[in-house]
Amino acid sequence: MPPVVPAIVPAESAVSISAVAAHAGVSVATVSRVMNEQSGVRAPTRDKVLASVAALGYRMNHLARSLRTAESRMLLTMVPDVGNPFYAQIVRGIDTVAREHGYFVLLCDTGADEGRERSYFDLLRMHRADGAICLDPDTVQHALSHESISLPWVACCEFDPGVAVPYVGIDNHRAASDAVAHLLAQGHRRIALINSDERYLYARQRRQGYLDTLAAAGVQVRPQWMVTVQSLDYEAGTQAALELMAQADAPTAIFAVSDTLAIGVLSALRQLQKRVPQDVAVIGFDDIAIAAQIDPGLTTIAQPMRELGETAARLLLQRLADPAAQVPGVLLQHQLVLRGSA
Amino acid sequence: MPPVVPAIVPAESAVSISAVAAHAGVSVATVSRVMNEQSGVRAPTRDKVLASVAALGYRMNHLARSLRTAESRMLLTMVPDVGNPFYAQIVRGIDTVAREHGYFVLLCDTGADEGRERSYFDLLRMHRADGAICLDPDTVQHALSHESISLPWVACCEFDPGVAVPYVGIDNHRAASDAVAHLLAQGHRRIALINSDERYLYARQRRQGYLDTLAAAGVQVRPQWMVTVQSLDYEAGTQAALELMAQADAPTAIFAVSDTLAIGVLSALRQLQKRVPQDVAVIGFDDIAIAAQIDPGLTTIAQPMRELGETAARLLLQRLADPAAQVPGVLLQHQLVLRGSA
DNA sequence: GTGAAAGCGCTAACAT
DNA sequence: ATGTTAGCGCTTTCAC
Repeated sequence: MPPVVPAIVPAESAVSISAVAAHAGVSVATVSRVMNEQSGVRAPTRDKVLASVAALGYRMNHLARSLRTAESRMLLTMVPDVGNPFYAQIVRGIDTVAREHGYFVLLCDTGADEGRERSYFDLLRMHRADGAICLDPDTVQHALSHESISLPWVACCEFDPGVAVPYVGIDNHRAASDAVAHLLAQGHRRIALINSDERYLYARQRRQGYLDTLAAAGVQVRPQWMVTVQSLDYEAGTQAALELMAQADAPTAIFAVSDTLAIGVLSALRQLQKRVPQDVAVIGFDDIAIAAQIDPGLTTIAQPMRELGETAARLLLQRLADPAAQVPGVLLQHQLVLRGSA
Repeated sequence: MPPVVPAIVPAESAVSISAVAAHAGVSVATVSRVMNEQSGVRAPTRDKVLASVAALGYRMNHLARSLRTAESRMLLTMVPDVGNPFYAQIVRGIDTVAREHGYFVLLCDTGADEGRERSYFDLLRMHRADGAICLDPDTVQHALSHESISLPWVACCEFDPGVAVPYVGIDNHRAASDAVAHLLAQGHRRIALINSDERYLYARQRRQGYLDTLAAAGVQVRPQWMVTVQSLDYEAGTQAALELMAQADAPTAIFAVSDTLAIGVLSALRQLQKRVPQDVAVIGFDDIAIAAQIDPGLTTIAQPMRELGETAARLLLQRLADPAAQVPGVLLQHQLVLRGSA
């Protein structure tokens, strides 16, 4: 296959609104009215304009419009990791609603980095985006909220209830509790937790749910059974499980706060020749698509990912439409889904 | 947790360049020069300006700058499915390079739909993005190329060699050939192909590689061993494998053109109580992260996903920097990675 | 119902 | 070295 040698044609000099006006023999104001489907233009005039638009292949320059109207019809979405299937699904939910309302989504992978997040937030201040949805750790949200409380943004999954920003998420404490309760019901007493970076609210809440549920059952928790990882990669889960199982007093059940982590755990257990769930049970969190595919199937807490994204987008749109409206925080339902692993 | 009632503060009336100029006692031109780090401003003057910028909390309105300079510093990325781990990795590669060069990435999920793709392409015409990277089926690229050949875009993974657009991809024919050759070397003669939508160039090329390699080995190919699926979901792979194995003369090896499909196949085989690779071998394509986690590990053809994305971004940037430059098509290396499944 | 004209915030000649 | 000014393409009063 020969390398392509692109024939670069100078870009068709963009035709502007005034060119259309001249061609149609009307004023730019009239063209503008037609383009914006405003009333007060007689049908014959409109037709003339439309004909010229077609003839010239006119495309409006939205940059100019944005400058004038001070709206860009872009929605910023900041996620810690686009590669994570969990976030990917949420993004799709956001995208669906945004498109329905004539908005484009500007997706930014922040790596949960505050500096990057701050630079993206500038897009809002610079009017390059009308609003933002933030999925980053609530700690970084908190750091930012001070200076950006007046900017139109909403929080998704992560949020600081003490900050006056609309949010959507789930009840992580209860979800974790459900997971642990299930393990308890199966007779497990030595239950480990693989938690992620506690800059995340969800991590802190799930840990608390784990702790409280164990305490309520009168089960002693061992600090060495709680391990924290810095990434949600499969490998991080594998590593954590290896550490856990290397202990003299190894757990018989592992609750990982993410399916990706849990899958890594399964991999470690296999490596260790442990049977799941007989030797050790494992339960994940999120219910990403792969959870149902592996063997054994992953028991997990399902989050309504698409709906989380859709709701976030709707909340933001609502806030944009009426800045004075009181848009509430909303908690969606989670669900324990039983498969083979626990 | 009580619902949040956001206190909506009116957005800080954006301070403009003229406000800064007034505050610093200089002209807007000078402020502009300082903001753009142009030479020809004395240090004391610069400092005065910078002080005012800080005092007023000035942020440049890039919309206005874009209107003036006719560049938005946004790169459009059109992918068929952001949720697919394969594309997600490529997007990260694009994002990395874009950010390095001061560009933001506008990510668009087209669902491989021509209409949606066309509407996104309009972003280019409207100067809301400076350039685009398209990962959609070459058939939809082809449909669009007629009218958009002069727009600054590049193709990634999918491309039409007959169209004068820079591209990056891999040699799909050879990659598929490598996969089939490996199966042949293992002694398999009844090798099935699960292929995806043939609107995709890669699908057609991989099928051809499969066909040619089998033919060269003197192995008869059976039409009923070639199945085409319309999605890359795990379920699609499962379904296809079930059909394949239901045949009287079932294959002993399955080559799926995507890891997600292959994982679905594994799931079907398990359901059918077939051992992998003893009863039937399976080989995938892409080498997404999960491929190494499952049991048995998935043998697959690795694509350099990050690098594919990075290269695409660089190609585009290159084209943007010098529209007259001849930017070549480039083919990256694939690699057969052996794990347990074949 | 339609047009003229004033900007939106910025950059880039062109002056000084 | 710094200032003046004319737009970029559009929307939007305000006239007519």
